[in-house]
Amino acid sequence: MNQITSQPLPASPDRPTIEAIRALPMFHEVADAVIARVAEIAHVRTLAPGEKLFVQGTSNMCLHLLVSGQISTFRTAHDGTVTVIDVVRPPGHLGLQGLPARLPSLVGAEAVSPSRVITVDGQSLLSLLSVEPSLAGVLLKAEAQDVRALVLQVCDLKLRTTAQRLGHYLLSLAPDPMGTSASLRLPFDKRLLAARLGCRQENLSRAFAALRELGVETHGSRVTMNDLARLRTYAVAYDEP
Amino acid sequence: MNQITSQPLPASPDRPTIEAIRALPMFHEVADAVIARVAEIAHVRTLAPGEKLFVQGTSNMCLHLLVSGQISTFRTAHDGTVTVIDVVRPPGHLGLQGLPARLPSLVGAEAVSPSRVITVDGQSLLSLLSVEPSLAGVLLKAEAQDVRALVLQVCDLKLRTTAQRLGHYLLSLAPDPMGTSASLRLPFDKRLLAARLGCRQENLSRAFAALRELGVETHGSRVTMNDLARLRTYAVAYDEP
DNA sequence: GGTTAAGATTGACCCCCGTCAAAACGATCC
DNA sequence: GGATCGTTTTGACGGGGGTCAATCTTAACC
Repeated sequence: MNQITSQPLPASPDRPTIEAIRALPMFHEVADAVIARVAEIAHVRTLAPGEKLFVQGTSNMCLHLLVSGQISTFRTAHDGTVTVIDVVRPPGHLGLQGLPARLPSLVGAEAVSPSRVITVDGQSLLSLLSVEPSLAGVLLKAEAQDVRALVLQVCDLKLRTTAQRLGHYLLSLAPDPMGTSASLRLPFDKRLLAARLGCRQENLSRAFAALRELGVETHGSRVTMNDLARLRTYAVAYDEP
Repeated sequence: MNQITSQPLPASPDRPTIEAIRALPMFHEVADAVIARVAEIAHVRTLAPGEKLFVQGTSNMCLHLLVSGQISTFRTAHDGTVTVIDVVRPPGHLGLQGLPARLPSLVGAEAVSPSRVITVDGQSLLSLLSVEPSLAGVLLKAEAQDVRALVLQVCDLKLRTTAQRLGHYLLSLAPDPMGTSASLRLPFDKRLLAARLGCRQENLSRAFAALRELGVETHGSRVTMNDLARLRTYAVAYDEP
C-alpha cells in the first residue's frame, strides 16, 4: 500500500511520480498532463514523528498531500494550551486553508508517525490554476471535505458525550463499519486520541470503560468491537436522519 | 412551502446588478466582465423569517450570497435534536460546501430575519469557472473563510466555558472591538444565541450573569460592555499567541 | 529477566452545564 | 391600566467532565 520508491527518480530533487499523485483519490479524475504540471511544482518529503510540517501563525503557501503516516493539526493558545483539531490520515491534505487568502495559518501541523507528504508550491499552484481550470474543482472539493469534517465535529462537540464521540471515532476507524464486528489497533496515543475527541485522557479511559458495556474490549491499543450494530445505535444516534 | 431546490431560471427573474455583487467583499477584486457573467446566472431572492433557503440532505447546487438579513445553518438529527452551526450575516455566503462535490448538504439553512440573497446557479458557476479561472480564487478564499471560522469554533467548544464563548461572541459583534467600551443590540433571540454557542438558554442567562462582573450590562436585548479590555482578557484568553 | 520511564487507569472531589419547575419580565392587545 | 402570552431569569438537583494524586500497565532498554 505504501508506495516505496523503487523506481528511478526523475532528474531533479524528489519529484513525485505521476502515479503517486494519481493514486490520491482527489486526483483520480485529473488528466495526466495536468498531473504532470503539478508534479513539476511539487516535491516529496518525509517527516519523523514530532517533526513539524508547518507552524501556526506563519503564512505557508503550500498544499500538502499526505501519502503515508499521520499528521496532527492543532492550535496553540498563548498560555500554552493545545487544541487538537484533527489527525489527518492518508489520503488527506493539509494547508489548503492558507492557500488563497494570504492569511497566517490558524493551526500548526506535525507528524504523529513517520510520514511522507507531497508538498505542492502554493504560488505556482495558483498560477497553474489559471491555465488548468480543471484543478479548481479538485481544490474546491478537497476544501469542501474539510468543511464537512469540521461541521460534523462541531455537532459532535455540541451534543454528544465523550463516550459517544469515542464510539463514533472507533467506528470511523473500523475497516468495515457496517459489518457485525471489527477489531483494530489504535493508530496513535490515547493521549492524542483524547485531545482529538476534546477531553482529558482520564475521561477517555472512562469512556472506554463505558463502551465496555456495549461490547467494546480493549487490550492496550487493540480494540475489539463485538457488536457494531449496538455501538452504532449508541454512538451515531445523532447522525443523519 | 416545500419548493426549495433551485429552479431552472425563468426568462427574466430578478437579476442582481453588477453593483450589488461588486459590493460583496468577496468580489471586490473581480473584473466587471466576470461579475456580469455571474449576474447572468444569478437571481435575487428575499426570505421571510423562518423561510428555508435549502434543506439538509438535499444536494443543492447553488451558491447563495447574503446581501442583508441573517440566515442560520443547522443540522437536525433523526431524533429531532437541532445543532446550530452558525448564524451567517452579511456579507456572507452559503451552499459552497455542496457545490463541487455532488454530496447532500450536511446542514439546512433558514432565514432568522427578513433576508435578501443572491443565488448563483451552481452548475452554471462551475462551467463559468473553466472559462474564468479568476473565479476559482474567489471561491477558494470564501471556502477558506468557512474553514477558519469552523476551526475557531472547534477550539472554542473544546476549551472554553460558555461564559467565555459568549464574551468572545459579543466582542465579535461589537462595532469596534478594540475600543474601550461598546454597546449593541443582540441581532437575534437569546435562544438562538444559546444554540449557536452550544448551550441551553438557561446557561446563557448564567453566562450573562457571570459577565456582569466584567462590566457587561444587559437590558433585554441591549448589551453594554463597559470594559472591553477586561472582557478581551477574559474571553479571548485562549486565542492567537 | 529485570529495571525504569512513559503511558494508562482508577478514585476522590468539585465545577460546569443539562434538566425540570417556577417565578419574573416583556410585548402586545384589549 | 390590566390581561395574556411568550421569553428570560432564577433555583434546585443530578450527571458529565476537569483536576489532582495514586496505582497499575506497557514498552523500551540494559
